[in-house]
Amino acid sequence: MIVMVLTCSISYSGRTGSDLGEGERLVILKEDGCVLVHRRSNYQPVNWQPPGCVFQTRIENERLIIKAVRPSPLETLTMTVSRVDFLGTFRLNDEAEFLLHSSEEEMQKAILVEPSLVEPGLQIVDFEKKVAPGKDSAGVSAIKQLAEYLKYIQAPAGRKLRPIIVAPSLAKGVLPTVKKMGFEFRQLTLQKSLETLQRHANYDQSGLKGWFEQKKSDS
Amino acid sequence: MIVMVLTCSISYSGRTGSDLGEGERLVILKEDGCVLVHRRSNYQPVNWQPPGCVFQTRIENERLIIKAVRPSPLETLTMTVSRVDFLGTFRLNDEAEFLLHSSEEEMQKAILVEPSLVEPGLQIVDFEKKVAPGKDSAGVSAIKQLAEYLKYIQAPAGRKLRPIIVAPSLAKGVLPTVKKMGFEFRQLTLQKSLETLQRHANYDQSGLKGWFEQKKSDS
DNA sequence: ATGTTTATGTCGCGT
DNA sequence: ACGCGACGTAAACAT
Repeated sequence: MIVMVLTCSISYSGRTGSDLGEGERLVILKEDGCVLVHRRSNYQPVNWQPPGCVFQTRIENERLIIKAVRPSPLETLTMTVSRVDFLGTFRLNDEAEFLLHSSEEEMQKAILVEPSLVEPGLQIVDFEKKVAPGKDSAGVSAIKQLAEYLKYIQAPAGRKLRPIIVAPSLAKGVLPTVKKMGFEFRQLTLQKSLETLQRHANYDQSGLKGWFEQKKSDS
Repeated sequence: MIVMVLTCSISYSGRTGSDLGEGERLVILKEDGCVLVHRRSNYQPVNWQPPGCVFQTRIENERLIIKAVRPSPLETLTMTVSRVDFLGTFRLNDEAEFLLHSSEEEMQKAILVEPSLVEPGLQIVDFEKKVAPGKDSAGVSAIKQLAEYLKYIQAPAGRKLRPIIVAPSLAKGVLPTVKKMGFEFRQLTLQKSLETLQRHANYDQSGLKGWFEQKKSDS
């Protein structure tokens, strides 16, 4: 990774185009061929190039020209450098895995601590920890999955199961299938889930099982 | 702006949450209170925080802890630093203006080369190069602007002006105002404009004026 | 390669 | 503060 603080002007041409007059900026070139140009403020880069670029450099009129060309769609980012204030190259050693806490997990936790989110009066008597790789909007796969679960669940004598799909949204055109299968749908957004977990501030991952066990024995 | 290369582990908690084990990363803190954490690859930061954060640092168990707290929505980014490989602070002098070749300009070009985009049969007899700072969806300002233009335009004897606002969209709730002023609205998206310019591949910026002059003399 | 949907989207505007 | 749409959106996934 090459990190530079440059006094430069920048022009971009591709899907659209842009121009930026001379000034000092932080420029980052990465090994996967992406470019980031950051100004003193703003979260977003003022100019950039996605991965897959080819870098070229040359001297022209006593100025360093750095070009990052993206083959498809054809786009060119050109930096005309008049001064290099800092230049560092770093070989970052970083093998760690990035783990994003899935919205699904948050939703499940929220339902566990506040079952009424799904339906007033709902009580949890059992639950499966493992669920399929979750997507935001429930699609056909979610329906299949729920149908699969039902094979292993018996309704108490004289009572009926009411399978409910809970998700932030249903994929387009899936609602008819849901109804055809005799399932119901309840919306539960990630935001709502997080609010709920926030309220139950005493909740924590390791404490969940104990909480649930107690609730189970209570009933 | 503070630029660091750190060996650190990172955890994020807020709208959702994430964890990242120890490794070397490029960390950027900006004066507007935003954070960027970049790994060796990928255009996007692995962790970040939008502008408006408050930074805190402290030592804990012989490790440097850097926290960036965003007040609303409440979010916390925590970096546990075990080694600082590089640290630089830069006061970037950068007053230049960023100019994105406006969609407006593209749209104007497209209309010039293919007036039927606005309405079949439309012919260009004159045009103003300078237009107000363009936004994507036309709002009240666009209406005011058009009204302002009309002050300087005379309808030919016995004929009426039909002022038309052409934009990708109308801001919500503005359509009634447009009608009240007696204006019309035609949608023209940037995509459509670009397609049109693509078709007229022989078009170029310097050639436009000549083309237009010729067309004007033709009529 | 192309289209569709998501995102800790971010950002700017209008209410 | 909230809602809404655009973005050089980027990125992941399905077709």
